[in-house]
Amino acid sequence: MKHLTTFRLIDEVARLGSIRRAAEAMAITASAVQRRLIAFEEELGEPIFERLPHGVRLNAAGELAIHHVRQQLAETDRLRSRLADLTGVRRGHVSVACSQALTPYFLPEEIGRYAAAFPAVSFEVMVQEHGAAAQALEGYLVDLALVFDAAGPPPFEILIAVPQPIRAMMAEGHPLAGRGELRLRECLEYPLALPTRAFGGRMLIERSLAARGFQVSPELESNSFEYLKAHVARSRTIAFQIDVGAPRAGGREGVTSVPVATRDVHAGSLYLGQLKGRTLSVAAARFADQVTRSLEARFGMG
Amino acid sequence: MKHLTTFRLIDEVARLGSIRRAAEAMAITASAVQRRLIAFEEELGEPIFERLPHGVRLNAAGELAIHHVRQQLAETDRLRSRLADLTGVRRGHVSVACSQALTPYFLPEEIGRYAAAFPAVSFEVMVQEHGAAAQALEGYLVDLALVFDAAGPPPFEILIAVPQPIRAMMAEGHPLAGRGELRLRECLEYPLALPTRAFGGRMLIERSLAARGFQVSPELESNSFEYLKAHVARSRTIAFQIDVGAPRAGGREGVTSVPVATRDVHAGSLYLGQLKGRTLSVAAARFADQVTRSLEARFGMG
DNA sequence: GAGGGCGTTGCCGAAAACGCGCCGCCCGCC
DNA sequence: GGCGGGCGGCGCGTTTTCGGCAACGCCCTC
Repeated sequence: MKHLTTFRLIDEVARLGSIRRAAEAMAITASAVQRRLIAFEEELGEPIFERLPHGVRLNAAGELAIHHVRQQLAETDRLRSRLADLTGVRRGHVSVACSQALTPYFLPEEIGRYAAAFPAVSFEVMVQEHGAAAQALEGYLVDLALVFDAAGPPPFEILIAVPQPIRAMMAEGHPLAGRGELRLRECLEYPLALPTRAFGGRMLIERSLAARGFQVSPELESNSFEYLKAHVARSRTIAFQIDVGAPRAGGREGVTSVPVATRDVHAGSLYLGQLKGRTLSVAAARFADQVTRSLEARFGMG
Repeated sequence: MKHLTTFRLIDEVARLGSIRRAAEAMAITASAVQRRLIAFEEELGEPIFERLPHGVRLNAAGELAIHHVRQQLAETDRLRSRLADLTGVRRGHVSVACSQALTPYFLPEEIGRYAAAFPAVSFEVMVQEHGAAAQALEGYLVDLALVFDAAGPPPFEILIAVPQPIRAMMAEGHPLAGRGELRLRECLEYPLALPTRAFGGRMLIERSLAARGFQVSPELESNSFEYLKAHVARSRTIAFQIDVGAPRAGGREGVTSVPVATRDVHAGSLYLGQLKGRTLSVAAARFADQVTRSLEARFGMG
């Protein structure tokens, strides 16, 4: 799309905060970028970047302009997607921001199924906490966000929200493995491995424990669920994870999980959403449909 | 906006159905248009026009593309408008499709007030019946539609709908002039001047008369309310008009009006609307706000 | 069968875009 | 406190793109 090169440049400049770095990223010289920028600003009648000693930054007009620019770029992708849909082959690109819990099982499963049906669609998965995910939606960096949030509904347009019960993770040979349900107090008889406080799941556990007068002193803290899982596999430790991200018996990791009684830990919710008011490309919209159906089938009634 | 010339060309070609005519309209040669068109089609990967012996016509892909093109053009206007709003001077352009009844009093009054407050805003008023007005919205030809429709809500996003009682128009010296309210049967004692059947008001009158067993035999039919008014001023004829378009005593036209009993003629509605899902420019949105408030104040409680 | 309107194409001059090199500026590091 | 590096801005020569002109082939109409 030739006529959008200026827009791509502006997007890149705004993102990197530097004309020269944007020029490098787009494989042209800085002077070319500079000139296109000035030409565009003159067309608009006022500058959209303020020049600083160490780069450039959007001004008030620029904030309006960058939104316009990204919207037009996204709209163009959407047109291409719809045209491809018209010719039969579903083509396109879907980018998703998601919480860490989605990465081991749910999202690869969903994307795998979709990609099998539509091989020409490419995917992009960015793991982010829910605040950053919302920002990524705003900046047209991603089409969809699929995040867990214990506090409440996130600030974007929610396509579906499903409850997420908590499961306790333990090694396959653990004394608690194989139980139908666990009380929270039973878990406390073993050392705990918890995510850092930045995660929604940690808050759920802490609040539930505090409500019963227990104090949390985890043996291990980590910002990686992958690492928590590996630790659990090699020790007597108990960790917690929401349903969609918890391993099941028979996996290769040597870790299994048991649901925690819902009366002990209140369930948070998993949210699938998009930028408010945005019309997604065909590929992204259909993928969102598929995910919605899956979540509905698995967590819909409870 | 340099980078949108191709889009403006495509819009023009789609509208005129001819490359050469579009070229003439944009004051360049046909070959230039032709080349830009082909370049764009190659970027998309497939043609958007089918070539006919007597011109061109959009194909299926073109229908998608033209919507995209017009949307981007409209979005650009919107950005400009918002930028102008940022700098203090409200600038911009507002185009309105409206029914004939709005032209003598209501719309000039509203536009006059708005233009006095924001002199940098230009206006465009296109008189069209409600079907054509809806099409004009679809084609991004107008920002707003303000139409009377007796049959039901028109197929666009309605910003406000207010009822429109019917008034009988007569010369200033007419025996019925100055009455507080008229029964429909009283009007039938004088010759009638009615709009043609294409108008919503005509349907209201005919249905009401037919319900009472009367037959309509107008002395005069016209598709111009301006002409009906002029005729009424020079004869004993009675004409009908919705409230917002009816003259009042003391005007220069020598015509006044009296409300017809609402139990005799059912009121139609006046609809202000825009294209569904479209975000208007600041200028258009504020003008719509003003019109909404005016209609609310005048017809809101009835 | 001739004429006119249509989309299309080759050619050439004009205009725009680009790369290169350089300037002046400011911050931070040595 | 000097100095190097990164930044935005700018003038010049080259390259690429774009537009106008004219001509072609097609199809419909008179």
